[in-house]
Amino acid sequence: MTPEDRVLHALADVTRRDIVSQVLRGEHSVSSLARRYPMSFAAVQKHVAILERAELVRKRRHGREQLVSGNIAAVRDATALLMQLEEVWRARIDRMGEILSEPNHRTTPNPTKENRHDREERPQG
Amino acid sequence: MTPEDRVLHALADVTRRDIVSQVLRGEHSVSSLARRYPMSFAAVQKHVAILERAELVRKRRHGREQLVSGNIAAVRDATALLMQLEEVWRARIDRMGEILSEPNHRTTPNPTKENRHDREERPQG
DNA sequence: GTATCCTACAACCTTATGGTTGTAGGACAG
DNA sequence: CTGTCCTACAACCATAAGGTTGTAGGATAC
Repeated sequence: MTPEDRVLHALADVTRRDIVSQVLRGEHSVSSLARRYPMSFAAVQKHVAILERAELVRKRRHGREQLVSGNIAAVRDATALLMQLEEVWRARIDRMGEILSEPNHRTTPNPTKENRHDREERPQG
Repeated sequence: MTPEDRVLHALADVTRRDIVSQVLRGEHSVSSLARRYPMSFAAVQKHVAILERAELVRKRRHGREQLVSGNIAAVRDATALLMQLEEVWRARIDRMGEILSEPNHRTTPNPTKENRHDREERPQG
């Protein structure tokens, strides 16, 4: 599991996204977080641990309680990952635009026996 | 599992993100995708199925093969979810700015016995 | 028709998730 | 010291993830 996998997996749970949302607003102790959700303290503790492994949150001791805060940088990293995918798509659309603006572009690519199977873009070729 | 959970979970795997990246560039058959990865055809098929459930990709019959294409809208939805978290954080920073620009702001909030435990923002209060 | 390719799906295994309860220790109040 | 609160962690359970192999069917090539 790559660090990117960890971040996206951590965010792929509605409770954990809510926890992140809360601690991005300000620090919360683990027990005050636990009170918000209809599950046991231990369950919330596990969710926080998963968020911590993904570096989406950090914990800080304060007396007998552990204060959880959000790490906006990790959220941004995750967003950047997804925007990278959008960029891939945009680049393809741009390429399509270039082809259409070529003076000798053909909408029907004159199929022959050789390229009849070239409809799908060949991987690692 | 909410639809949002499904999308982020689907993207929380490096192989699946790569598949999405490939099919956003253009259609690929399942077997041509399978050839790209060091795993069985069935494994890749499962990954595609998970992406399909999350509506990140679509399949289209073409003769004996199944062509997979990417759904950029679903990617954007996922990005929007994460940007929502960034917005939560930004709003908090803005609030901090407002407080600092108040004419009678105090950096030391005059602690008393009553608010000594109000350090953490109270949930559902 | 036969062989081949692409796909679908079932069965199986191992490991991780997401929840539970219970136990135990550190920090604070009285 | 005692009781209470917050936390950590172990044990357990059900189910899902992520991989494998094997079987079977539809579409195409010959």
